[in-house]
Amino acid sequence: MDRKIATIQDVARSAGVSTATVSRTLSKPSVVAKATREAVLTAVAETGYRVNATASNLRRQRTGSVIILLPNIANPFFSQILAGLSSVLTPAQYGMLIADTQFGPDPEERLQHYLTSGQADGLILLDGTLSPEALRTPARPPVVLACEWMGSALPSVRVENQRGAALAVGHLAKLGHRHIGHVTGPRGNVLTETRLEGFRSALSQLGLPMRDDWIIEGDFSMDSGASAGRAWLAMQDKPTALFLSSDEMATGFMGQVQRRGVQVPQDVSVVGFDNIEISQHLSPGLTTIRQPRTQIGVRAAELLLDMIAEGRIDGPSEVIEVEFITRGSSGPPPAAK
Amino acid sequence: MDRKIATIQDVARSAGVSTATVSRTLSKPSVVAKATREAVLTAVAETGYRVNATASNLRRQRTGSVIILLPNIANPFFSQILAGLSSVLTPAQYGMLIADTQFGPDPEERLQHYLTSGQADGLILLDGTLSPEALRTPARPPVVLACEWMGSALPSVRVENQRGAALAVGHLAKLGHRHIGHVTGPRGNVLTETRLEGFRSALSQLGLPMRDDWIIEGDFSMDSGASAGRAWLAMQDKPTALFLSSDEMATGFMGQVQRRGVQVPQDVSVVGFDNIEISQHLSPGLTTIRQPRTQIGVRAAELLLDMIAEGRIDGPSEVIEVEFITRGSSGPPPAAK
DNA sequence: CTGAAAGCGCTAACAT
DNA sequence: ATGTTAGCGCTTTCAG
Repeated sequence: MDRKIATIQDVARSAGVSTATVSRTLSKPSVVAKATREAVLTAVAETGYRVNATASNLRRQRTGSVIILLPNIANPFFSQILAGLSSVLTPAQYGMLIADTQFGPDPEERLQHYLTSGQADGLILLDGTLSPEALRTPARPPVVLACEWMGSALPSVRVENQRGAALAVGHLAKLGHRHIGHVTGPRGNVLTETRLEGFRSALSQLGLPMRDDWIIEGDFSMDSGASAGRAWLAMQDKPTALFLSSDEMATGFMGQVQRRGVQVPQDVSVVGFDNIEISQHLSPGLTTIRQPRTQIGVRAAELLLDMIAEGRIDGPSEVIEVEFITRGSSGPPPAAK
Repeated sequence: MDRKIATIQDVARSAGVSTATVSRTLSKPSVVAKATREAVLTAVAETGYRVNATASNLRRQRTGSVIILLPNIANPFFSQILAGLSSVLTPAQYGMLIADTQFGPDPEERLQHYLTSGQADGLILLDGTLSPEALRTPARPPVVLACEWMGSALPSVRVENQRGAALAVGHLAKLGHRHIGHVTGPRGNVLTETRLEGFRSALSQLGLPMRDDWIIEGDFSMDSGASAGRAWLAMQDKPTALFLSSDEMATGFMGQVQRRGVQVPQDVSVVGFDNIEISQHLSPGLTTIRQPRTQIGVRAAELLLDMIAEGRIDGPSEVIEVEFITRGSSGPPPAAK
């Protein structure tokens, strides 16, 4: 029947009204008389009309899409945030321009580009590695940070990273550990620094030693966790417990040391951060800090849509709670030698 | 300086040419005289002009976005394909409308909706569960399947699922296993059926028994792998090896049986499918079939862009090779009792 | 090789 | 409550 896609004109003609009325019926039905409204809706149904988003966007001076800037779309951590974003953005008819800072050379330059390109109605930033300077510009489109960000006043959705780290340390201390090490994310990343800071201050508050050679730098990946495992194995004086800044690293770490015959938690206790899906399926299950990642995405998207709707470039910030989850990977330290 | 975003008019004025010339310079530089071209480019640089994609799209009767229909964006398997898609689509200035069939009620109805809505220039389908009937419509926008799909002639990018399953069985048989079980994906899913078929035919080709009670239904998730683990533990007459239709399930399976004291591969050999990141980090490492997921995404996107560019709704199909990866989770069967 | 001009389909003043 | 109308910013014939 409908060889060609119907336009608003077709509907107007078919309903015997003007295009303006059709448009109104679809956007603000309340201002249209009931009879007219029904006629229009019938015509819409008959013609199979769908508003042309492009035309609508052009007229309304918006783009209908938001840019998501993230370090690695294939990382399950981010993809789950993405799922949250998508669950809000898609129903609101916003497309997602996903920009992976991992590809292409200069991430900060690209951030600048996106900020000024007018290609999107808003930007959600998930990459905590980009430097704060990159956001100095009077942000034209609203920006929401869905990650920690050093000293920025931009609206954001973040989790209690510092408290999470403190929970991990507290848990290990209560089990009797006094020698606790830490595997960080990449230096410069805000998550890394915040969790490290939480780790540090918890240690000092508990009067526990903080040894630099027990701090191993990682990059959140499983591979780097495995490297940390090798580093730990090679240590003369080993910490009896480790807090790792991501579950991925904890997974890599456990796999590595287990393959070398080390028993978790008998020989070493392991605590991660994130509670990714696999954590409960490892053997032993991984003690960790749960971050509600989907919810982070949902809130960030909602925040951004609010800002877009109200035409503002500032907005509230929000902190989402973390939750401590005990599983088998943490236990009392090995009996003193 | 540039309080407002410059339009093509501003550039034209600044360069002393018409808007048509500016447009040409940017799209088909070769047809513009060198001097003019340079003047225009200078003006572009000065004004900081960026083409308004919305206006361009409206005029050119395209939308500038493609719909990605997938079952679960948070699944690392899909997110990696997504990464591949994004790496092609984003540079080509296409936005991704991500539609998660997991949310919302009727996935097939939504597929219909997307096909007819004219909201996108193309559609990439990653959900092998939707029924073929849903694609009967003379596809208006080009569609590319990045998954197996029963009996559809639509262009697609798929992997050698059947051969992959056969490789797994062959490997286990060569190790000496004669009692091989299988954990499937959800019934009805094409991946499930294809791999099951590969499993079946490999067994019969090798003259090995195929027992229905050794076929456990899963759904690709770690949780369902753990359930399969419980089912295996409860069996009277256990297979000595299992081929699981996804690494996620294999991970859940191994975690479950290991927590019950079972040794892999001494007590049971495990082979997965996918080679997700974690597979090499498990203890023991997981023997599996590698699928190049990023590449699937890349090729699917390229295929779709070609079809869009050429205005066709059909195109070639492509099969991407799988690769067998041996790790520690598979070994000879336990010594005969 | 370049310019003039006609819209793409829609929405939002403004007018009735 | 509804219709008229003027564009949003761009690309693309069609003339020159």
